Amino acid sequence: MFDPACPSSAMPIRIGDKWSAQVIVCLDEGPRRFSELQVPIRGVTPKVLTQTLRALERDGMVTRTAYAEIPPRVEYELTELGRTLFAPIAACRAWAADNFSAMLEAREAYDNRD
Amino acid sequence: MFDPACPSSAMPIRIGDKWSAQVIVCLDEGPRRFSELQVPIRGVTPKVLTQTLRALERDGMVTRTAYAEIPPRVEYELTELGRTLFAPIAACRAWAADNFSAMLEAREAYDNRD
DNA sequence: CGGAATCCTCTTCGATACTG
DNA sequence: CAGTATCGAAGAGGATTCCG
Repeated sequence: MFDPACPSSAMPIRIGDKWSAQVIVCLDEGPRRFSELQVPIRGVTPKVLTQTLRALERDGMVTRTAYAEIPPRVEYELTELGRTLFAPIAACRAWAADNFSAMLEAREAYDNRD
Repeated sequence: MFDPACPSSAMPIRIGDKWSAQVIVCLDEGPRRFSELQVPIRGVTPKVLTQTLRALERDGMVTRTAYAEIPPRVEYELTELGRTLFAPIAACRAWAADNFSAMLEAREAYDNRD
């Protein structure tokens, strides 16, 4: 789902920490379990995914629902507030589509100057 | 111009590094000198302001023009590419106006839960 | 005036292993 | 399955001092 090779680290705009935006996009299609998030968000360790989810929960962006079953099951879901982040995310994606390559070219020109 | 007491560090959306957005907003009204940027952007040290400006210059967001005078004078100006950042910045400001306080309330409720 | 140099702290992120 | 515990690396950001 997310290409680890994409130069997203160069993006000048960030939503929350490194993984928050990916979590939010993943949760847009409905509630997801912990392990269902780990798959598309490649490269995230359980510890960091937990950190990210806790921070999002603290800010009221997601809800966490634990089911007392064996095996345990936990679902994360976007809240109304979490969905409000989609407008700025969309604006940032539009910016990236229009200007990201120009920025990378400017950067390369700068680095290759003498 | 920018209140250091404002909880901007809690903002889930960031443009570039900690100070880039403020620099861009300051430069919107026209070219500014190094020391003219240091005043409104309270709390930034020369080193970090230099870092920020270099990074923005590298990415083609600002131009740096040094005048060989005594005393020296350096002016920074937004490029066309730098101005494109205004759309996402505006979207983020709109988000903050609408939802920032709700996020802070959710956070406080989370922290005060038993 | 507009930085550069140095040193330092704090946070973020990750690897690995283990558990209720 | 859904985490937690521990350790460690790395980078951002800051304080202070010095320079052309």
